[in-house]
Amino acid sequence: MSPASPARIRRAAARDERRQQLVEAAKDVFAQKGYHATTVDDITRAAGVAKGTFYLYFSEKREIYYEVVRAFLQLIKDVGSSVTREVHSPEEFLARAEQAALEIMRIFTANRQLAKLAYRESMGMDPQLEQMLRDFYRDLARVEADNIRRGIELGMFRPVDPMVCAYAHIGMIERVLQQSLHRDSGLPAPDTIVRELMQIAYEGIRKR
Amino acid sequence: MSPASPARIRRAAARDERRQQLVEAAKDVFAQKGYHATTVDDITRAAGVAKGTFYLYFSEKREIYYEVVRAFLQLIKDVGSSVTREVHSPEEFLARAEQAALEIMRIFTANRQLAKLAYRESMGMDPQLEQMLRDFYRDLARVEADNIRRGIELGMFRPVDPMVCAYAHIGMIERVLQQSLHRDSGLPAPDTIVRELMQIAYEGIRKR
Amino acid sequence: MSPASPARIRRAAARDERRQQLVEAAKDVFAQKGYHATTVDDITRAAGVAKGTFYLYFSEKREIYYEVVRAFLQLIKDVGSSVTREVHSPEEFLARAEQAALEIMRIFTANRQLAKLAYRESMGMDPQLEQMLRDFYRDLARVEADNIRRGIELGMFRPVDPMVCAYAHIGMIERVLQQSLHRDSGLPAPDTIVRELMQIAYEGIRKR
Amino acid sequence: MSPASPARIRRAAARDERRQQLVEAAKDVFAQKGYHATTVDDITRAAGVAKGTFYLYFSEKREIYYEVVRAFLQLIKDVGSSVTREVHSPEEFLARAEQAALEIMRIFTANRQLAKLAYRESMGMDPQLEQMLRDFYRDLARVEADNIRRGIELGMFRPVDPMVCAYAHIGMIERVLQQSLHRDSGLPAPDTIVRELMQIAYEGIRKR
DNA sequence: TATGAATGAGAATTCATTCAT
DNA sequence: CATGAATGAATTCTCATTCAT
Repeated sequence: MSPASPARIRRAAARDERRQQLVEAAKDVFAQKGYHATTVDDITRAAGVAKGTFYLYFSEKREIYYEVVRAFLQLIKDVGSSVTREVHSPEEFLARAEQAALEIMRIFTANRQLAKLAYRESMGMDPQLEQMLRDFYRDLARVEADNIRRGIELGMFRPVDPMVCAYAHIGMIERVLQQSLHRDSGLPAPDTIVRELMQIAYEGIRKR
Repeated sequence: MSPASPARIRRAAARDERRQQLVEAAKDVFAQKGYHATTVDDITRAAGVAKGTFYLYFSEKREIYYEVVRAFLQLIKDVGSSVTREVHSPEEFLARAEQAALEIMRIFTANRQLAKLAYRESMGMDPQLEQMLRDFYRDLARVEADNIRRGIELGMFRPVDPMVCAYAHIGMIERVLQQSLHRDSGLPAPDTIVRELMQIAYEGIRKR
Repeated sequence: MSPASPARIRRAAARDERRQQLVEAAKDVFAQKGYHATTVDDITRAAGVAKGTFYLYFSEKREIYYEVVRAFLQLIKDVGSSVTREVHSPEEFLARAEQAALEIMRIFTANRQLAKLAYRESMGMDPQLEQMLRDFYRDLARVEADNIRRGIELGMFRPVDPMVCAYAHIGMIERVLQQSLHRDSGLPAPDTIVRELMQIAYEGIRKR
Repeated sequence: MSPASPARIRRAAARDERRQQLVEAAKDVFAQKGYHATTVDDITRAAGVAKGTFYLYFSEKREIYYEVVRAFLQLIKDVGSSVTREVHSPEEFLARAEQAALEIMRIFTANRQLAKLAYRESMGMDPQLEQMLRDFYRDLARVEADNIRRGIELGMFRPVDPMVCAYAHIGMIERVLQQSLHRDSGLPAPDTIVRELMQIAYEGIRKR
């Protein structure tokens, strides 16, 4: 009955271990096939346990998916926080930021599949849609890159890499828009946002 | 036999109309429930036709989904292109860009649900995951917003809206990373990218 | 109103022609794909008419199938009859019989696919079952061919082609059995049949 | 883990039993309705299990059909083999052969429906086509029986049962032709076959 | 706890047949 | 008569979840 007997503790530890084993397996399978194309059977087979065991640790398929996604997102959040600590000068600030950015890059690169999954569920089994979206972004980026090249020619911007810069511009608009679509986004009015974004985007590459 | 008899033309027109009717219905249903949670039956019921009719116009469920997504993406691409035409001075450039950004904003706002769908398929029927991602972005943005506030205090940055700016920074990194994950992304090496992004991001808000 | 006006006759002729056009098309398609795998659409497409037209000439899919099969069976029956006409001597008899057999062979060879269809519905789309049955017959024939070789060695039989003979034996048993399975087959009792068949089979190849 | 634990053995046994239960049920239903008219639901209902259970034991409908047909064909093949063992004299040979023929007859009689199924898939649910084919064979047999009667009158043949003999003749031609239609049948040229068959057929009933 | 067989609600897709034009 | 769009019943197969052992 004692809620903290040694046996109980040992059992709880074993439980966590088994649970973690399932999460690891799920991570691999979800990353490879996407949420819908992954079956509970896939997960348990990958974990080397019987199908019924799954339901001893998770009440439904979604639950383990959340866990996988949450873990990945946490990884990134942890990095993000690090940049803010103990910063007292502009030099420190930029050093921290660069370090954080590199770290995030590393995490993404080490978790390619998972990153795609968390960021865009993307029906893993469907390369055609993947291609369609990729093409869309590429086309969009080319158009913006042309704009940027024109701006460089006009002497407005410094000589940045036009494609990197184009993707960056697309991404910033995309994310802000996504956010502003939610009810209580807490963001300013659309035209304020647009003006702010324009400045950030084009000041960011302005020639000085 | 005549390939352009009046009857044939009328038929072809009716065909296009019926097809469009299905696409419209699908747009609504997909936007509301997401791809996987939407059944062909949902679509035909929404369109007011029998289930079999669907397969007279599309060979599978995916096909109409592509059509819906593609149409939305095209909307945005069309706007993107407009910014580049007939630009001869910095003033024109910025005017065009602002106009395009406002237009995109308008499209997103008018197609909230659809935008979410095209941009993140993410099981529309699953508010919990939606919430999780939203929270993630908000937390991330808060951290970055704090960084930015610190930068403003340090006199590095001008007084921008920290949250808008934070979301913008997140989005630009996110998109560039996504792109660089693909095999032949055509983008520079990671550390080059990071340096470029840092400059764009923080120059964009630098105090002058 | 006249039931035999010229116009009516012309129309009836046109009707028959169109009907025949459909039967010819169906023959090809059924022969190639089998009954179940063939759709009414396949048939009308092959005939170059619209789908609805089919139902102006046949009330259901089965009807045209019967017509195709019946036509093929009639071909063979016609040959069969010819052998009996005006035979007055053993020489004439055998000559007729040989002629008939050759003719049937020709028909089968010229209608390979159709022959398979009429004789064994054989789900055209399923090569695996085809193979299974073919193997079955071949194995069975090999066993019987061995028996026959043994009989030849024992000096009981003349030197026939063992495999041809084996297939012949299998076929005769098969058909008689099939027939005797029906309610009112009109055939003698099983043991009488067996004795009769044995004599026919083995007398047929007996050495004299 | 142990691949031969008692539990595992018990499970494997239960598995085989359940599988067999499905095969038996399928045998009945296929025999009665034919392959196409039988649904997986029919089979599971007959076996008293849920629909999904079927797919734990067979990957598709065809698979269980093959199993049923194969089992029946094996029955017959086993009989066929028995005739060849330990035969040293003509008397033994004929005794064996007669015994085998009677045994096959017994199997067919005991499995009427199944026999029809294996031998002619022929849409069991379609009595009209069955009738058509039966009539065809009967008509054909009558013609050949007339020929044979004529031959008996001419003093060429001994007084056999003309209908049994006619069916036997039809069957032998039918099977040899069927076989010779396949690409690599291994059978002699058509005219050689015809001559051989004629001899077998008519020598088989020749008066001596 | 662990197992894996069983369940059955669905979902996509096909196609014979009908019917308005 | 001819057309071909529309219909919807029917069927196969999947898989999350349950449960007896």
